[in-house]
Amino acid sequence: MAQTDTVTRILNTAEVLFAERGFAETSLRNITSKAKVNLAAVNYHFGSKKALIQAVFARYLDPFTERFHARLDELEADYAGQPIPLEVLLESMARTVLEVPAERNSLKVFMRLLGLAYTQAQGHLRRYIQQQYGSVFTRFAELVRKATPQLPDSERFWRLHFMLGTVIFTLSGLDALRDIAEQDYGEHVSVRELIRRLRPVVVAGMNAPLPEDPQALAG
Amino acid sequence: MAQTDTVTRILNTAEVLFAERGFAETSLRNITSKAKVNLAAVNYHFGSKKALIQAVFARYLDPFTERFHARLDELEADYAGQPIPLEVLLESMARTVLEVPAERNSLKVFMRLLGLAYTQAQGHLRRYIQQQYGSVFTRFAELVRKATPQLPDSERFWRLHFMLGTVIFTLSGLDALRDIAEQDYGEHVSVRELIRRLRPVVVAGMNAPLPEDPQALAG
DNA sequence: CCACGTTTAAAACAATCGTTTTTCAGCAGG
DNA sequence: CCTGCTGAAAAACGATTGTTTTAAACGTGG
Repeated sequence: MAQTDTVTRILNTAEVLFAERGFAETSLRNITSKAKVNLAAVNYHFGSKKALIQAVFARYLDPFTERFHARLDELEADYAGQPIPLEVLLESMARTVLEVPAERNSLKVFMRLLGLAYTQAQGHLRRYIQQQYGSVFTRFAELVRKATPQLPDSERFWRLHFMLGTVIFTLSGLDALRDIAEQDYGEHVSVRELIRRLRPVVVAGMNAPLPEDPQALAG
Repeated sequence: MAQTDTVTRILNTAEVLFAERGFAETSLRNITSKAKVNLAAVNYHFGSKKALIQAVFARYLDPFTERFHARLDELEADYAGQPIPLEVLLESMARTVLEVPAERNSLKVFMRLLGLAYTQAQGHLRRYIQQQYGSVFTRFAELVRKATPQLPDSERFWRLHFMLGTVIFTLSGLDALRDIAEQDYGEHVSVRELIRRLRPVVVAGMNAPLPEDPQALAG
């Protein structure tokens, strides 16, 4: 079991360091020394740094997509062809996101990783995530489409990404925002409370009136 | 004038590369070779890579804060103590953001840099920006406070950051999103159109009903 | 008990990084 | 003339990066 121990020790350490400083700013020596494993262990077990990064993501995204698919199955069964209300869809997604890292109390890490996946260049990462986990998002988007038939397709597409941006940006920059909030209000917010605050904002954003000046509103 | 030429050539090249790949992933050799200046020129003119990064930001943020302060002055004069409507405030901010980089057609770069400033670790950057340009944001937040008296302070604080997140995340990840959008709809969106789409979403988000379960809604 | 595949340990590799130093060209003023 | 100064060019510096190589330890099956 010493081998598994090494692998998971690397993963546990790597995800924290990646989340704290980003990928390029975290060296393999940083990871291996803090994880108390040999430097070569990363290349031995994962093949390369890129592969390690993807493995870190897979450890979150694999269970996430599995559970999310399962939950969507349940919902589709419950509503039997009827459109699932938007609030229910969003709530389900939020709950799944909260569940996955709950065991290791690493929601912050998970969110930060998601944010990095979007913003940090690392072209290989976005490609990997999209082709590995794109299907569950496509399925979710289709359900959202049925839940918001009044929205033009393109408008819904963009609003979905707006809302994704709100959540990921907020939760991935959570530490920075928390610092500012504590400094301004002396108030310490929990992640769950933040999500409670996010929900009405997201729902209202999705249901906002269509933009004026429809001239530029193409296809 | 060869020296000024060198300095601005460095800045022009650096901002593009930074925006494309991030700070750590962009080497001085990348910048100087593409800018066709000597490697040592960066350290000579700016002192260090950190200072170059800050200079890149200053070239956008200095004119931005100046214009934004001026515009807020106008608004405060116009409304003579009356609260300025939220839509007007947001519109002013958007217009100022659009104005600044318009000359060099580099809005995308500007937005991407803002996104990096938030997400990329680079502790020195956030500190620099906060202490250099924090005042204009504080002023803006205070005007928003007067425009939305129905919101508890903490709720408004968070919603303001939610909305900031939406905009920065969307516009900074613009290229990636555009790729997806074109692939899904074959439709090419302009930045101005995106902002037109963002506006009702942001306004609706700010004016969303308060979250339920006020038990955890502290201070 | 020995041979074999697996994992770890230690060292070295080549490449790249930011920075510094050195050298030189161009030009101004005494 | 040459002295002093400014900025650019070229080269070198030390440090750190990801990766590879070589050896040693470990445990298992024949």
